[in-house]
Amino acid sequence: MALKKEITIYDIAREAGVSTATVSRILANSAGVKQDKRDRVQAIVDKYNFKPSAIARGLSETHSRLLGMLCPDVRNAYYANIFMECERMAYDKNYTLVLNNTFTQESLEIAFMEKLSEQRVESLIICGGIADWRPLPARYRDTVERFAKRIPVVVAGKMELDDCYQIFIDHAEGMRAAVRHLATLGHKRIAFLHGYSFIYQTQDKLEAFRRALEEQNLPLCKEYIVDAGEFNEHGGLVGMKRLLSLAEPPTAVIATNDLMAAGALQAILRLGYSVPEDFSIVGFDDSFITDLTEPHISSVHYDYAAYAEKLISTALSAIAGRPCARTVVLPTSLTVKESCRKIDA
Amino acid sequence: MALKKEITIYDIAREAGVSTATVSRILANSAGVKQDKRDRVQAIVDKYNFKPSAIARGLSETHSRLLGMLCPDVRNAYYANIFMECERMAYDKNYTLVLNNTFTQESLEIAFMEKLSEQRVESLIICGGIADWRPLPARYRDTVERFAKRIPVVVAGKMELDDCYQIFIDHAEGMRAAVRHLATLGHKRIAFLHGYSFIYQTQDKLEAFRRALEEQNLPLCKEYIVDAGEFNEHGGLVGMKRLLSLAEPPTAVIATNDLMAAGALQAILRLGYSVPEDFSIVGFDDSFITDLTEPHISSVHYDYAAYAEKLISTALSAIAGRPCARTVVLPTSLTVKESCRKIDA
DNA sequence: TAAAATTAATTAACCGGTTACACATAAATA
DNA sequence: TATTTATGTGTAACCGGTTAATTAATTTTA
Repeated sequence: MALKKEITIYDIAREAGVSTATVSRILANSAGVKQDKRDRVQAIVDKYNFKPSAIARGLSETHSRLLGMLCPDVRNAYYANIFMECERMAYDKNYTLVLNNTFTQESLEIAFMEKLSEQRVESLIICGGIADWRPLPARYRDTVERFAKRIPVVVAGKMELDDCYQIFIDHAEGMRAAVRHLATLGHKRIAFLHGYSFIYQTQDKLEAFRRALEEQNLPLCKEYIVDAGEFNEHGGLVGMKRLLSLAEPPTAVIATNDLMAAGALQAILRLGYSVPEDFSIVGFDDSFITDLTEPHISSVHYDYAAYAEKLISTALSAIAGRPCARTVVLPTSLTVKESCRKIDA
Repeated sequence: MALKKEITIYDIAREAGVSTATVSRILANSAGVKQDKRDRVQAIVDKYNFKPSAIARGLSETHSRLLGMLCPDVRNAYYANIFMECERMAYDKNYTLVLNNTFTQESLEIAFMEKLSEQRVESLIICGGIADWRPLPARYRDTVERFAKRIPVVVAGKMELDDCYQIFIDHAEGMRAAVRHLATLGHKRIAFLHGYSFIYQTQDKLEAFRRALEEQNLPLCKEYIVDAGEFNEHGGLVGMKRLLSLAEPPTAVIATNDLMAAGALQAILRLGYSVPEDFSIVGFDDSFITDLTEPHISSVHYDYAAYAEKLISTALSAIAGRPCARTVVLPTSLTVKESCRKIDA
């Protein structure tokens, strides 16, 4: 069964004794229609609760008012935040945002792009996934580039392709702030728990971590940089255990996201130590997760609403042919909570 | 600027020297086209990477292959889980799921329904929000009922309206299991931390809590039922503090969701007690949150994939005019983790 | 009051696909 | 070989809106 027979603009026009053009003008609220007809038609529209088909309108106006978004997994608070803000923003601009979860599978990412292309989305917003990988897989790169030639592609992340817009967070700045904060508290042995090293975020943070230690005149200890692989609390737990088993463990640890920070906290607590008394912890993302643990975790904070605003306004500007920045870098701030403490000299 | 001029089926047909009907048949892979033409056309399609417009197809076939979903906020892990599973399932069936975050604002919920109606979604899936309220606001009820007369409305929750399908979780069963588990461990003083009392889930859980205590021959202490208002960790923290200040505090607490359970855990730890040594905790939802705290929290578990499967298959069956159950109740199970402990008699 | 200018409403083409129907051509049967 | 049947392809109508061009109605001006 197809849709139940929907009422159309023809039905309204017939019942009102006017042409479809007139009904269309009334619905679009354009000038040049007499009030009496306006009222008559409106009454019929209300009576049937008629809503003009966006599909027919889309075909006629050759635009869909659809925006596509790709993200690995909305269950991840980071993507949920971005999506939610973007969805709200798109709605305000009378656009609909369609989200697809790709689970960072190249074939799925490409399949979704093709599908969104069929839906005639007017712009594509890519959040993470394969886009974060370095180097970028060739087939993926080609697909995105081909796509970007037809419609504006906005990457919520770093990705320098010719026709793309990139809007990303200044992780280096966040890392610098985290290290500075810990150094100011007197910490000299600071560790960094990171995830996949083949994504640019990890690479940027690592580089920034090294530089920040230099800036603070702190030595770089290779054992304090641990690749926890998994991006979740389990990775954090395992990584932290390794750090704690060192002859001279660090006194503070920076985790590449809040999930890992929570895992690190668990490792510390399980071994009978406490936070912040024995160890200080800083995470990244400042998601609600930081308030679920005891103690709450200090974290590098992003302004998701501002991020979404940039993403959507770039997409809409590009669609409208208005010039807009090819690259936007978003600042971070450090949200200080109970997981850090001054160290006695 | 509208979309860049897209290539159409006419362009393909012209270049291949065939009619659009033939191209359409080839794209749809329907029989009755000679292989040589097939190959010739396909080559041109591939050359331009032509994707037929879903908008034009939708208009012609009078269907959108769109499903609409309403939820309060995807940042909430519960909704993120349902959405993610549904999105994946819909994709498998060649449908696209459009999600709108309503923040449980009646006006927004209604506005989104109207908008989805314009998009000609073939079915609407409502997850929580105003749908959970008891009593149901009249205007909301009317809107949903009107909607349900046109397309299948599937409620992920309890909502008995004439033309709707309702698929909900058996919270009462979950509560019974939680109480039974705690009682078996020897707990006699069990508290229940709940949220908004104007939603059916709270009402169902409360009722089930009372009955379960009876079943276990445990006395019902009014002070052990606390309305924490807010559904988050702060509500849990405040509610638990109140319980801890009682002359005779409970030894176990059931929280209406994991967020509140995490808050309750914080309250306990802050006052210097420990879990599970001094108090046992059980949450609801069994989200990833339960693994972020130390200790991990036992929680009433739902099978989100099964939930999504029911939701989507009901929607698609109803769209297809196939008969399907008006009401489906989903079972729960209890995931036991470290937050509960046997009490010495 | 007639002509000109303005405003209101209609007609019909168009958007880009699908598909019922008509028509040719080829293969099977008489 | 003539006739029937099957197969392949094209024509054109349709889906439900928008809008340019056109015509009709009204108001203004001469």
